[in-house]
Amino acid sequence: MSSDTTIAQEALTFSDLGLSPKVLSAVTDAGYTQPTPIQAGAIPHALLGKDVLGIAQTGTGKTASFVLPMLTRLEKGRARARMPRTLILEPTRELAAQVEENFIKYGKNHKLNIALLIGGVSFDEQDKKLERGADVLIATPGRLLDHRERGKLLLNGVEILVIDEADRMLDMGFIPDIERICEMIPFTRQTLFFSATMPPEITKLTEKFLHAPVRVEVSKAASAATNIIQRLVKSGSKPWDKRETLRNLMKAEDAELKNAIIFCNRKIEVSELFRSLLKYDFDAGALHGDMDQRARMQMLANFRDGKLRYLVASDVAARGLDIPDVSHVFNYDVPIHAEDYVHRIGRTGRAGRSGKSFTIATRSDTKYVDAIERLIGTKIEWHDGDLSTVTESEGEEQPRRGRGAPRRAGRKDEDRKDDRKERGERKKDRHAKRDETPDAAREEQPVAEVADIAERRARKDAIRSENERKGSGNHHEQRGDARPQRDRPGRHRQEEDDATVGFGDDVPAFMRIVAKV
DNA sequence: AAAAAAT
Repeated sequence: MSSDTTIAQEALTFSDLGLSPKVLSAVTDAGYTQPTPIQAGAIPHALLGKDVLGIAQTGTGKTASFVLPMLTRLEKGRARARMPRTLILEPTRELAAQVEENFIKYGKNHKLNIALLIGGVSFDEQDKKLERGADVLIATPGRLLDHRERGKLLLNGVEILVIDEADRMLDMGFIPDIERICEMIPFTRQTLFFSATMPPEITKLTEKFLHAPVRVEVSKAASAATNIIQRLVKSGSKPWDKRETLRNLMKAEDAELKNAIIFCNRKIEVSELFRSLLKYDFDAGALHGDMDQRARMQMLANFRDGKLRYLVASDVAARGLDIPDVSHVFNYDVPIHAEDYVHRIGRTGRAGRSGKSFTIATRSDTKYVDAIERLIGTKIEWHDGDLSTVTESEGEEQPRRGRGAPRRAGRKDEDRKDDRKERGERKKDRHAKRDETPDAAREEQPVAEVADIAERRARKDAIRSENERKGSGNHHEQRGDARPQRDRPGRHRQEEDDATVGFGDDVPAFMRIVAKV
């Protein structure tokens, strides 16, 4: 029911947008009544078959703004073998998987074939789904083109094309692929195009591939939401200093900390920090793009489900991932690009909750910190004194233990071989008890092993959840009341409140519609 | 100074 108010947007409910009863019912079941600005702006036009140019970040409810109208439009007609009816392109595998989850959630009243085409997993199942005829095809560009070249896929039946996170695709060098894909799809299609920013290359792309698009823009204040407490933390610049700083911080925050994402700038740092945290008995997982895909999925799932308290991640996890209720974000490294800072800390303080972010900064990070402060328009407070009081530890570049020269540049290949040889003996001390060995000296575990650890962990968890499913005949098991017994009683996890807050990606308060043409 | 993505 919409009552008259001065601002139309506030009065809107989902039932005002023209969505089908099936879709509305799924939305209602999910607990949502009010569309976000991007949803309110885009859905009616998308339903009419118009092209939409949505300028919005993740975190604005953008995903549902194309999923819901697509579901409504898909109710007429059916898919033919190898000819998907719709195609959604995503820059990362995790985002693609997340979009699939949205189609499953809101498409529960529909009988749709959904296919997810991403790299790192086998072709077999993907081939089968294509062969069966996909109503919804969600893909990362590389794997999509691979399937096409193998003749498993025809794109000339695509009625709706979604290009999501276009500016990020640009960063990742996907634009030529995107252009190729766009050219394979008949121009009679409808195109829904989303980008957080509009650099010239992206504008060019929209001019080429969109027809008279409706432009819906949601402004993101470059400032982070006010419900996130931000602090800078001084640290010496040596890796072991930073790790110590982080551990101290984690311990100090322990009481308030439900779960945390710890961002590093580089994959190798993710690996190293992950290993280090395991050695110090932190309940940590890792996520970066060089990890085995199954481990990636499992780590993310475990973190979402509360089976892991800490997730050490590269920027693959910075944008778009919808993990509700992350209490803390730690930046182990100051991000080099200021916008990444906003994305990273935006993983906490979701749906109006409060969140805390700590950014570890060293002397050499000053200019990046400055850039961030310029971007967000405020100074970030220091947690415990600024860098003028920091003490740099002495010592060589990388302390070592019975090993050759400092291992830094150009280590990759020859060290991988070493790693394999040494793995056996090094396994032994992985779970070594804490001792007085300086942190740095514990850090010499081979990088290649991280994927292993991740995998083993993932495998264990997969087995465990499989057993749980078999073990409990009760599939109406409530989270919270009926927790598996293996949750140690003395260490009962604080229950999450399952209340639904906001819609999907949810809209931070600092966003609003600024333009609609 | 990076990360991401087909193999």
